[in-house]
Amino acid sequence: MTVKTRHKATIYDIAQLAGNSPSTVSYALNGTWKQRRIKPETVEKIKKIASENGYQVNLQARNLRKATSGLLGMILPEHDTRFFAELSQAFALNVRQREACPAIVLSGRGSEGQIESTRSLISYNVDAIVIAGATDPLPLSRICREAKVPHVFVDHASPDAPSVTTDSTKGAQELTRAMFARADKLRLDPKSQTYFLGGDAYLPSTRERALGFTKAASAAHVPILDDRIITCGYSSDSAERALTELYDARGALPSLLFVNSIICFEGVVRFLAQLPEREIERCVLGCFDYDPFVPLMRFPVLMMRQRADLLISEAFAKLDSGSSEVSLSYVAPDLIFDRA
Amino acid sequence: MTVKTRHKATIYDIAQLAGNSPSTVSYALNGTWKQRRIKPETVEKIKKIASENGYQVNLQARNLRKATSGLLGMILPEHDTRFFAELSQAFALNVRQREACPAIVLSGRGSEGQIESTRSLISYNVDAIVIAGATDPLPLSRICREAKVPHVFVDHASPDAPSVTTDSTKGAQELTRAMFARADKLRLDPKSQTYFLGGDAYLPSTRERALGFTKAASAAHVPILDDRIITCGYSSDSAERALTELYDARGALPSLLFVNSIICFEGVVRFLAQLPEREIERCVLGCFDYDPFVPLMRFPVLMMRQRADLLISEAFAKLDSGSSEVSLSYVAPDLIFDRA
DNA sequence: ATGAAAGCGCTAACAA
DNA sequence: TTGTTAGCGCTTTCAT
Repeated sequence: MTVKTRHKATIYDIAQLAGNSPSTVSYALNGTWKQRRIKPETVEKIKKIASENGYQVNLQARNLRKATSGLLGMILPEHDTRFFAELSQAFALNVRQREACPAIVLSGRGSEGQIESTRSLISYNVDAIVIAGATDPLPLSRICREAKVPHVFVDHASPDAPSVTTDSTKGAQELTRAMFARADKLRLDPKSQTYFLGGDAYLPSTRERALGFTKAASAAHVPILDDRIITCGYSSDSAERALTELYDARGALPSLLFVNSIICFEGVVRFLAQLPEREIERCVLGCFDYDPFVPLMRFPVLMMRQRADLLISEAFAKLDSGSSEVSLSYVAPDLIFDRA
Repeated sequence: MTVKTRHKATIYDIAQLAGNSPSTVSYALNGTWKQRRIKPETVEKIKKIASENGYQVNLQARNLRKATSGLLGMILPEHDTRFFAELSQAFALNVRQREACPAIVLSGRGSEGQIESTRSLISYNVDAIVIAGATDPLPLSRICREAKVPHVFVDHASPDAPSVTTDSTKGAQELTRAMFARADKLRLDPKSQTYFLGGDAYLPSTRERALGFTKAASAAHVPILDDRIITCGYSSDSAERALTELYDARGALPSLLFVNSIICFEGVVRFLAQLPEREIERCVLGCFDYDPFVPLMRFPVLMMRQRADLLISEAFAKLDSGSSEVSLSYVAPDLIFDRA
């Protein structure tokens, strides 16, 4: 009874084979047959024929008709850090729980690419978009708003759309406090030897972290001068270079070093690898980011791990609320430090 | 001239506004107007009106009509390792170069989820599917074949479909050889103290790596008994446990330890962290996987880095060739070792 | 309990 | 140089 066609089977093919009308096949196959009072035997017959012919519903057609897509879109700069990978992992998990299909676009760090990707997702009629790490949020939210597509920003917030972000200021404050406590314990004097390394000065997340860092330092009676905050970008090379310069200028490591991202931390570790251990021991290291191998290195590092899972579930909660009003939620990161 | 509607603008709306027919608008907006000899002024006018009204083409409709989707699908178990993240990164890059839209589905490690995800992608009419790390390839390739969807397996090959995979056997051989060379240099005796740790015995990739390991060991006149190959799974906890047991039983580390994955290596490092350095120095460590922080730890580790970029570009080359015949390509991994 | 038919937004053959 | 129209595969109202 199996029919051979060059194209994929449609409900018309199945209808032909079953001796029923296309609408009956449609009802039988999409589960709405109960309210149409289709005879169970008919349904059984149709289902059998459908599966024998490898029928798969064409969601493009269904969703065009129903004016949805069943797609949930995510815009992400890259996958080059654990954090972004965790974000997309959490996103995919939530989407699957909703029986939708994730469309994750890695759009690069450029604003242009992110705009293009957003447009592209909208053209696919995605039901909603989660935008993570937006370089320039405003044009993105404008485009989504014009297209009436529900959207939420994660990690980098937008001033004119629902957003969820890590509480960077408080997190940085907590991390810095913990670093000072450790400096105390090691009897190091952090006065005027306390540095912040990495990130871009014009990015909100960097500014917030620097703010939290400065606050906590002030509270510990360590004023932070401008030259203590070295925003050398997000590459490991530039971080390594910046730390090298700092070391050469001072003739020693700072007693307290707050590193702004895991990528920068790679550069820091590369530099430290050349130094004798007793020098590294005289420096309290903190990183506002996480990688499972860092706690296993030869020197202790205090880390702040962002909660990708909570960020995403909060983002979905916002989408579910149906409100597109501006709002900003904070998620606290976790302090990770397992050495005495 | 902007019109207010509750729904998204369509070519009919634009046609109305422009005083042209929908087909003219269609041609003007999708770039095929040159061969239709539409007047450039008309095109300009239409484009202007379209952008004023925030028109975005509905790709669902376009692709339904054209019987494509412009979507390229990828099935991936998880994002929990650099390798998988790099795979999806490379995939997304290639897809964007082709001006298509990536639909990346993280389907979990279970075969069921992978089958479901494949079905789902097919229902979206994806133009092709790249399947990475398939737990059970056969049902997946059957489903794709029945639906006539071009597909390619990456990392875990399928015996009945085009596949690209890391040359695990040769890679493991090379890694093992390098480890023996290092043992030689350190004047360690690897005889009967050479172990393989991690992975699942029933997975082809683990088997191939174990094979390469065994071959290289034999070549160095070190026969590998069955109990030297400890396939404890892919979790860091089980690897830590297995190594603990081994250590307790022997009273020392093996002189040569080949670790099968980065996740297992986390467990290994957790165990090593408790040991004095001079013990670790008496053990040559190798890992068939890569993480940027590992080369920066206190002890040297030889690593094999899989080439996600090459795997993916080779996969696309297969898709481009248009052939759906069974074929298996190998990509050599890179040996990473930067210490003396 | 089921069939006929309109229409989702677009493309492309056919007309003019 | 442009307009008209059929149809991609599906859902759903209306009819029977």
